[in-house]
Amino acid sequence: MEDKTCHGVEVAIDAMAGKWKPIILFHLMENKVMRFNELKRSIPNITQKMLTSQLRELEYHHIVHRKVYPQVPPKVEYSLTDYGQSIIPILKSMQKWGTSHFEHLNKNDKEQARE
Amino acid sequence: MEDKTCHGVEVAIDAMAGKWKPIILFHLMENKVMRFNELKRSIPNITQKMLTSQLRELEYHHIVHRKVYPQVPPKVEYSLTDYGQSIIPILKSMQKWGTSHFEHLNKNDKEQARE
DNA sequence: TGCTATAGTATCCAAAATGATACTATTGTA
DNA sequence: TACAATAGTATCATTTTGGATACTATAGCA
Repeated sequence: MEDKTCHGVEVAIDAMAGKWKPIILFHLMENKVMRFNELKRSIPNITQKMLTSQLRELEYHHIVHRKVYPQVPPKVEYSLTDYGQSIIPILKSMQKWGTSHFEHLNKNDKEQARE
Repeated sequence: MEDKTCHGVEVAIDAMAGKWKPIILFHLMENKVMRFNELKRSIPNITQKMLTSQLRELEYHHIVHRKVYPQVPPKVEYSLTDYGQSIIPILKSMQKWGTSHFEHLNKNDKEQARE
């Protein structure tokens, strides 16, 4: 009872680990619905391959929905599923902490420089 | 204004990404103070090298405090710093979401099997 | 004397994640 | 006719992570 298991944390890591997934999810959270290239343009350094593969994995986890319009040139829209919205608290806490951590690191660097 | 930047998320990923860091942090959150080998025993598959290196990185980010007792055999205690406590909301939201996501995946697997 | 325990390092290797680049099909437009 | 735009794949190369293993020092104990 004393040491709660970290199993949940491991599952979460498994579903959203990687350099890109939280970023992709953040954009979908902010913009609701985005086309493939729109996502690509909002994430400057991502390659097509990475964007595709990360979206596929998120789809597999039912976090992201993929809607294909049968037209040419292709149109594919991505969005968080209803279920996927449940991941928003993680994204928000990461965003909040990360922003303040950035300031923390900066402050510390400046203090070091002064010595 | 419309598209909030994901910079915070990137910083957070940078500080706590990896297979082990969130797990280590979770244990420190639960147990407050842990010796090196105590941590190692609570994380079954981690190697000494990974535990050491991940702790060092967390120390670098001022999230984890390392207290060395000058004695032999060595005694080193790890704990979250006051500052490091600020990361707890991320850990808790990951733990919560991960736990329910695990059930979600299970439920879905069973439904697939029934078809 | 030889063994255990602790908290590490050092070195080498394997595997996983990511990146670069070229390629696809089809429609509309200049 | 040639080119742009879309949402991809396929292939290969590189980088990053992580793992296995052997090694260290020293006190206390049998």
